[in-house]
Amino acid sequence: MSDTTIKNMEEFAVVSGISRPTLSKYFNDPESVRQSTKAKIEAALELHAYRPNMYAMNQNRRSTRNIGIIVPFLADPFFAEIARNIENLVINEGYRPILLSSHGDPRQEVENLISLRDIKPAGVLLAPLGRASNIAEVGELCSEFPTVLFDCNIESLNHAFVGHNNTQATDIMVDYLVRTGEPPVYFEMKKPPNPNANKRRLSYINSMERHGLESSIFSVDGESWNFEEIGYSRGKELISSKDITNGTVLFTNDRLAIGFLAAAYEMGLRVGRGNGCALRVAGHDNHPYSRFTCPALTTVSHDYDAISRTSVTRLFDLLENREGGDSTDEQLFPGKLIMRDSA
Amino acid sequence: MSDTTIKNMEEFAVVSGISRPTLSKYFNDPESVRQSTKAKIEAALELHAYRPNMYAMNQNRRSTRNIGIIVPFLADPFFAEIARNIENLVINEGYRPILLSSHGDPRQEVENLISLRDIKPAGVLLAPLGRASNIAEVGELCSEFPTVLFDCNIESLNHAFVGHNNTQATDIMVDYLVRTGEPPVYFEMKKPPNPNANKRRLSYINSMERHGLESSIFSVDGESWNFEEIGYSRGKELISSKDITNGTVLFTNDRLAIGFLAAAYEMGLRVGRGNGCALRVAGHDNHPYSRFTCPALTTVSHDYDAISRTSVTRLFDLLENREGGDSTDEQLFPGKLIMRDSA
DNA sequence: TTTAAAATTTTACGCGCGTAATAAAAATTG
DNA sequence: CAATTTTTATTACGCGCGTAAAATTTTAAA
Repeated sequence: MSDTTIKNMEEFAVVSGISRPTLSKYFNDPESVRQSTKAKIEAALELHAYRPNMYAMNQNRRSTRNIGIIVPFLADPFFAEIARNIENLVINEGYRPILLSSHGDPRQEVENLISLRDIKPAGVLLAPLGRASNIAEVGELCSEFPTVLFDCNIESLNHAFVGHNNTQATDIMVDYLVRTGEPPVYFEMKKPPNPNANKRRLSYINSMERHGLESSIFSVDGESWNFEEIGYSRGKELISSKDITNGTVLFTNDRLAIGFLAAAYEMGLRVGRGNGCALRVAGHDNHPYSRFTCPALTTVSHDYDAISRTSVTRLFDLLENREGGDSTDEQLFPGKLIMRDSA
Repeated sequence: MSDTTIKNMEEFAVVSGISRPTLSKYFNDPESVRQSTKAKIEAALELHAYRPNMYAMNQNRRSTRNIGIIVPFLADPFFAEIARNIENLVINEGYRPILLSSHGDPRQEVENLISLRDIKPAGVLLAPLGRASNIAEVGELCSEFPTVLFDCNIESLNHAFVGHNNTQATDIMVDYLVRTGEPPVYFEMKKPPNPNANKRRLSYINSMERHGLESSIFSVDGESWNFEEIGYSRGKELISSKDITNGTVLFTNDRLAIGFLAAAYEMGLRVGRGNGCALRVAGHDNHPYSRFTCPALTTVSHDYDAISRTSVTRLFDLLENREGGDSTDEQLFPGKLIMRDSA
């Protein structure tokens, strides 16, 4: 690396012997120039370490190469994992991911939508908060930028969506539980922040009905995203009051189940399939920590990989106006039963 | 909101009746203009919804208002929580946080350092990977931008650092364990990715020595950030081989302990303080999930709040050349014993 | 009311790059 | 080899805003 410090493309044009417009072309797409000039530029780049000014670039480009990614709650490893996947896919497409978390707060979500506009993203991947989302604002974003919703649909918007088939996933879990032991009662939050919970409840009811069974639902209080805490404290109450002492409990998501398992352990209630176990517990999501609960949690996994991959693919279809770029289509991927020790 | 769409500050100057330079001043700092003009501007803003072009602003400003935040592993709720705290503090200072995760990968960390330069941050808050970090690159970043390291120091850089007092924290845990039961053996990874682990090991050895006790350390294999998996699988091996059957085990961090607890449960080893319990288990970090393990994990908490708050404060001290802005000072906050059921 | 101080307006230039148009050079074709 | 096509160079303008300097207006102080 030379000592002369290059401060703009003009200067780099001089030292590299390539004209500035050609350099501009190169930085926009290295393959758009002749191999020999590409080599010359890259040789000069080795010597002088110049990078174009991002702000000047994005000010003038028709489109930036930023992709906004918004998740509802990044402190949840579930979303952290998905975000990581998506980030990598976006980078591989030569774009720059901008990751924002709504921290479970609808106002923060709106803040994020606003702050996204500032970076003039080429496209947006948005996992909305759900029930609490400002639908009008989300809708505006969808019409301003190419956007793909994922994980949690806002159906009234009728917009491109990629997600988990909650109905089918709950279905196979209920089937499994009914087939292998006592039919499940259902544990959920009265006001679940995420509308997927509604689909899951309905699917539970329908599945039970199809098996000719009565459904039974515990709808517990709690509105925050502290699901473990809610599962734990409400679980303790229900165990104390003898409302839950045996049988099978299906939770609307793993995090509630994780909290409940802690409560059950503390109350001396043995969970699992073996004999000597008082009750079976099952979750939903295949949360990264569900492998390490006591006992390991039986659950239904999202097809993480397909969902993140398809979200990104569909976004780039939209960006490039490819055939796949249908902006109103909903695309669901089936869940997979993960049998572990808890049920 | 009016129908006339404002596309730049010039146009907004016309409709608001304020000159462009004054508007520029306002958007840079709303308090820097007279109250009456501020009111006029904000009234016009209600009607016309104009936001200055971020790229044009940052191209010309001496300094952007971006603060880069890099954490080693965002899928770890521990860092997700810290990041969330720091983000909020940064926003409250009127800056824009840019959050990047190194995903446990040193190459990704270097990528992040490079990509940070593109956004010309006003300052950087960096929690390095540690052992695997490219020290030269981190050092360069520190000299290029006002930077505060947190969580994990790189001592050879001798740079501003805010973190957890691993020595003291391990100390109080060892004291507690020795005082209340069998003295602990220590469980760690042979090649811990994070150098804090070394401080903790040393502190364990010293504490034991001070108590006149022999230290005993299990250094297990595994290099990744899948700590739970490592704690689980190595734990199972050590329990099978009867190397760990009773007594007290102190883990270098909660995530290893969480994995181990799953192994112990699976192997029928009862953990806790009560009678009928084979062994006690303690962790370190007060990981968000440590409350929900079976049994709940006794651990040492970081002073999350002080660490994030002080990191941000010190960064802004640096930015504004205040007295507190000593760029070579290390600042540690003591840990706090969190007694739960596991030890 | 006069005077000084503070805030705003006017004017003008620059930031670093995208990009269009035309001219020149290089590579490809037959 | 000449004719054609492709690529690069030259020139020039614009993007939206920061910011400096001088002129003007507004406010505060005396």
